Amino acid sequence: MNKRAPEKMRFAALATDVVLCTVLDEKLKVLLMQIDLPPHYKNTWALPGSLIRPNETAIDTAKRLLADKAKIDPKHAYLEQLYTFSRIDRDPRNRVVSVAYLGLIPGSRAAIYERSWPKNMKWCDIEKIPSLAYDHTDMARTAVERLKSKIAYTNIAFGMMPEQFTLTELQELYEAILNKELDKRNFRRKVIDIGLIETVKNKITGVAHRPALLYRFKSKKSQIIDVL
Amino acid sequence: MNKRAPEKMRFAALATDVVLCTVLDEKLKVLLMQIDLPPHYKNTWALPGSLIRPNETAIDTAKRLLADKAKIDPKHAYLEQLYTFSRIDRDPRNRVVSVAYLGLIPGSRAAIYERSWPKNMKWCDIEKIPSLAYDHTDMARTAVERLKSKIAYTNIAFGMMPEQFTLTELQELYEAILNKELDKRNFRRKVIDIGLIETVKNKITGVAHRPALLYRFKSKKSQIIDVL
DNA sequence: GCAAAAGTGTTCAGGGTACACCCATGT
DNA sequence: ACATGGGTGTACCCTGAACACTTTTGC
Repeated sequence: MNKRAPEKMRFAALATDVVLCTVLDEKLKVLLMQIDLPPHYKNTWALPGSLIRPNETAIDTAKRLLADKAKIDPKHAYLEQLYTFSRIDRDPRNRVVSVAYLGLIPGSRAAIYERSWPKNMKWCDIEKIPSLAYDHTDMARTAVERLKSKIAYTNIAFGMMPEQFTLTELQELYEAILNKELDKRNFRRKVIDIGLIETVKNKITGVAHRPALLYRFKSKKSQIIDVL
Repeated sequence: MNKRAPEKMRFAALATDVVLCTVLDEKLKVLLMQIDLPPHYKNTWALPGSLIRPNETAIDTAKRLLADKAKIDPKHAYLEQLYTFSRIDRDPRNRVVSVAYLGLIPGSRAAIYERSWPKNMKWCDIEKIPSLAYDHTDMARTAVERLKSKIAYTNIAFGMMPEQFTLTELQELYEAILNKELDKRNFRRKVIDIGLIETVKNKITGVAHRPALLYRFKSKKSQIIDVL
């Protein structure tokens, strides 16, 4: 068990890259970091990535990336496998096959984590993503497509909400991801009818208007549902 | 470009396995082949698989598998990446990470290809899949889930139909995959309304009943549509 | 003419969409 | 009292689901 494969079987390195998304300031954002690997990439923006280690599965690597590079506790994030990129020249240096992950984190936490980051790391508005290293532009595009698609028929958005939230906040999340406005009354009826959220006794306080009821998810297990 | 990664970066081999599905005799089936690799697997059924070669991407390997192992022209099959399996002990011998593909082929062709196969290769009813080598049981289950799920909202079923077909044949495909009966009138109205198929001038001949109109797909490009 | 599958419309219920006003709080 | 976002109900339309009989061919 777990012997290494014979040398002749191993010609490519294996990596994992994470497209970590959040909604901040009502915009869908992606975590980017700058890499400095001349001659190909000099201070170039890229997704956080790492080689998979011998004792890790791909998702283990994704979790380690969140923890080590962004100081994000993986318990705070949702991760799902996105796609495996195997183009032969995707890394100009060596043959590297990458198992990409889609990650989601609540905007409230994203803002806090950001404060502990160095300059070469940031949340980047998906409308303003610069040209990225490797095939990371493809990865980011694939992730955003997946997210937009899955938000309409699964509860995946739950990975981007804090423990407690108002219905308006939930609606703003959907609007940011889908990039269109939704009807308030229809949205509220729908999410309540689905039955995956419940009210908390508390109301929000300290706002200069009628305080909103707080809700939480009954379960965070991923499910297929018809959200919108 | 395309240099090999340094030795220390390479600890795992990379493979591709294909879950090739078809509908034959109104049953959803998967291509299995027997492998004989003592001591772990002695005449054990498995999915067709191979290591990825240095000059191949993952999908290149999937196409080569179809051609070499099953003598299937990859042009006759639809292939999409399914999931990457990276459990550390998934191969009891060596560390191997596998990029699994979902493949589809029309039943009419599946029946023909089958005749050229040796004894250790067969279409297996998905209800009767034996215990498979490696984590191939997981792969097969994942593929069938994906297929059942995507058939309801994409035109993926098109990959399993011959050039020309009757609406009844198309309906039988859906019924076999979803494992439930559909209403004839509603089904026909729906697929015609969607507008992805058109009639061919010919009718089917030589049947002891009213001959059915033949249809074909206007396009085989994969699309998101609301089929059922 | 009989067997066997092809082909065809209508009704009903439920869900999605569009839309406007009063409520509770902080200042 | 006023500004700000919170919270609520109804009417219409469209889609999905249920359902039975006539038509065309081969034998």
